[in-house]
Amino acid sequence: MSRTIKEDEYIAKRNDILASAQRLVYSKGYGRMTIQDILDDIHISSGAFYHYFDSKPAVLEAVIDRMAAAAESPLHHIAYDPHLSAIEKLRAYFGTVEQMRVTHQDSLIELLRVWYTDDNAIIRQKTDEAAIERRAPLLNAIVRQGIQEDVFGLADPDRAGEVILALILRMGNAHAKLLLSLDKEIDETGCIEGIIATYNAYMAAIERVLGAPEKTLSRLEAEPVRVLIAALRAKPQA
Amino acid sequence: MSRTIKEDEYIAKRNDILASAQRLVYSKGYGRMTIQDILDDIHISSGAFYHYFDSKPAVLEAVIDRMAAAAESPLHHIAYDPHLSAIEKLRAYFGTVEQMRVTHQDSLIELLRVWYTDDNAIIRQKTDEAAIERRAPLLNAIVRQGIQEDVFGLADPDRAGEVILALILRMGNAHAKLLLSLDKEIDETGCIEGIIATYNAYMAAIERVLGAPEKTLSRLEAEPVRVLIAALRAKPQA
DNA sequence: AATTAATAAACAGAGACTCGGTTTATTAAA
DNA sequence: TTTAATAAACCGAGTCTCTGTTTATTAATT
Repeated sequence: MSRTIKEDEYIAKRNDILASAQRLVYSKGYGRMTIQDILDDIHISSGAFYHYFDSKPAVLEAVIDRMAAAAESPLHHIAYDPHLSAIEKLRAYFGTVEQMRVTHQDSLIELLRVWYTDDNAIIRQKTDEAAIERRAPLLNAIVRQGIQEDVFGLADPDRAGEVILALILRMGNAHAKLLLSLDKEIDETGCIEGIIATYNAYMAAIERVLGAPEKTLSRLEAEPVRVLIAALRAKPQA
Repeated sequence: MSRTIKEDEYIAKRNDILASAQRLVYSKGYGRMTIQDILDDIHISSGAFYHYFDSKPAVLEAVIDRMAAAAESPLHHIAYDPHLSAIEKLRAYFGTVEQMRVTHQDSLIELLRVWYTDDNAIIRQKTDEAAIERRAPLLNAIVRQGIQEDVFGLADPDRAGEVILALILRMGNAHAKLLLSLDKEIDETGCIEGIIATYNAYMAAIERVLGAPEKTLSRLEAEPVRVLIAALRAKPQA
């Protein structure tokens, strides 16, 4: 019949576009990224681009999906690991989320600067929404297990995931803002204390929401944070 | 100096622009609102516009301020009313926030439809951020009072406002999404139950975060919500 | 009259998207 | 085995919409 190009090639090329778009989102943010940037990056024509995607927002959706999917499986594994207790799962869950952040070790500050740009707001919003939609069920499962194990106690486990994620996501925002404040103010001590206090307050809040014993979740100590911050401060100047 | 036009006139005109922008944000969202829309609305030239504002984002900032300021004073009054107990203040606070929503009674659904548009994301983000920044201190004050009155108990009252607002704002989002789901699905019962369960879950979460006795905050009953929804559903078709 | 705020209107530039046309691969008839 | 038919994939110049600038004009105050 026709060219059909094995379907694989289609998907591969589409993926190239997506990968490029994602790189650009990280390097300059969604708003400042132009279609032309993508075209230049992977050397295709605008016609080719619009063959694969209807519009810029359509790429956005696909990029969000891509990001969400990437984060999905490790968390999924934890939630449904039959060998872990609910508390272990919860700790592992938070640990993994933290891990993801540190993965972008070197360029973290640079990344945050771009990510929290005004014209990147849609992406922030959408990734948050995707996180809630996709991760809340996993957390709900953990919470239900915790109730059965008698370590959590709360009336409506079906809303727990959403509530917890609301807290986690906001904490992420708060931390990002604090880290970015390092750019201007030189109050490093204040910043570190802010990060620690924020983290501990949110963890305490989550414990209470779950009806879990105090200190079920780990708290942050001053020293490791100081070290981390020092490492971060070293990079941006380079 | 010269045609300083009494300074008042300057402020008045600037205000006209702002008011127009705000109307447009409510009617079509920030992204779809063009400068030309404003010009047409209040019959000025683009030169005039750029005499008062440097850019479209500059109007955005000003509009956000305007909105935040409007919400400020009633909440401020509650927080510093010397005749109210902490619990009374908290209830009054939440009541007022609810009130504000219902103020847009008639056009609520229409408003939500616009408000939760993709290209209105920046405004949602900024209003949320402004809410946290401006209202957290008020809530912190209430929380401190509650600790002194021995009805609340928590380690870090300075973060309580932020945490509570994280929950409130996310609840608002959840409710908005449920209300908008009325457009497509006909599952009115499910929607109503969702709204109630969500509200009650978030209220319970806030109580626990505060270390307040259970049921300190009001719960939602099915009947009043049913009535409200019915009223809302009547309008959009009109 | 001189100065300067305020306005108007034409203009420039960026960027998303369109559209007619071309290439390339695949199939199938001759 | 060639050749014709078909449709996907691709190209890129051009359009359109909007933001923001510039230049010119008006009018008020001193």
